Amino acid sequence: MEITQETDYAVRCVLYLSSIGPEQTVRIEEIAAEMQIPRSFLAKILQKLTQADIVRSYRGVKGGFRLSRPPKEITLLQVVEAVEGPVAMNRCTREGSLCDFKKTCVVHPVWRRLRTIVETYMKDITFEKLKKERRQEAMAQNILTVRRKKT
Amino acid sequence: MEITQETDYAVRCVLYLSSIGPEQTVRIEEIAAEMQIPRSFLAKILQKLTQADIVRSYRGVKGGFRLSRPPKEITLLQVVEAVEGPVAMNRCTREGSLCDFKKTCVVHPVWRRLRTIVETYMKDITFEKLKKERRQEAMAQNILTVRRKKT
DNA sequence: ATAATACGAGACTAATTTTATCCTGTTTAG
DNA sequence: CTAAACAGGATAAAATTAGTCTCGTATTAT
Repeated sequence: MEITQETDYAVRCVLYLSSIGPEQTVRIEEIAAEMQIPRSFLAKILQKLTQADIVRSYRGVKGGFRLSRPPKEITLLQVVEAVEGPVAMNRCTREGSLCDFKKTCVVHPVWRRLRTIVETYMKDITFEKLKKERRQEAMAQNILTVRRKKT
Repeated sequence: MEITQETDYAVRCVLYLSSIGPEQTVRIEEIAAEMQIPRSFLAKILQKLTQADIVRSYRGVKGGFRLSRPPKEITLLQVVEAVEGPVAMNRCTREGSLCDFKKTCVVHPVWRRLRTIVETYMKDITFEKLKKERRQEAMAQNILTVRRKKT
């Protein structure tokens, strides 16, 4: 019942790209440094995000990554699914075929419903929202810093 | 974002015990056979359930297991937590200390909220509810069987 | 053109977690 | 006292997660 480290990295990565102007590109190197993600692992994650059309990649000298659409149109669910695949709580509810209890299992519907709940929640969290909160956090930090300097 | 096989076994195990009279005890052997769970693995799971005071164990000749309270008072959350530990979506939100982004991370609250949502849902699912549905399923199956016999 | 830069893809490795199994010890009914 | 049944710890196999490396391909500045 846990998201993986990889997913956490992916979310932070997209969050970082959300704070970048839509015209700029950012190199893996920079994202890795800023978000403290192992460089080569991040490269893999960005491949998945590219394939899911969440980010777009540009090769060559001035290359790098940027979001393929505005943060408003990118949800947490999309990012999670891009790296983890479909959010099924339970193997049975995904593979279906392999469960011997098939029709009579009363637990399946419970897991399926939980899945829907989780999906609904994550679908509602856009990176626009996260970005805004992030800016507010930064400002709050700033105020604190200024105050500290005054004293 | 998945429950483990172990959790699934645990849930099915408690579900089976819910269908047993509160005076009876059931041997590991029987549960394993009925619910198709590897015997020795189930033994381990039952240890955890015992330690979480969800089931009670009885040693010796007429020994076995039974629920330590009525199914109405056992929730899905309790069983899940008994085998998996606290339901934290994200390592940071559990270990806290190790995350470098601490205060400024806007994703943490999202995972925490999701956790609360999942917990709330699972807290509402009691084994009394599951048991009832199970009986209904069984009856439905029965009707179908009878019909089939008639033809 | 070509050299330097930056991502793409796949193979590979290491670490961790999950999924078990087994053995020895303890409890208990008869 | 003995056979039945769980308790607990050590161990092992399998699967998943996390991360690395190398070589290839595209792009741009010169």
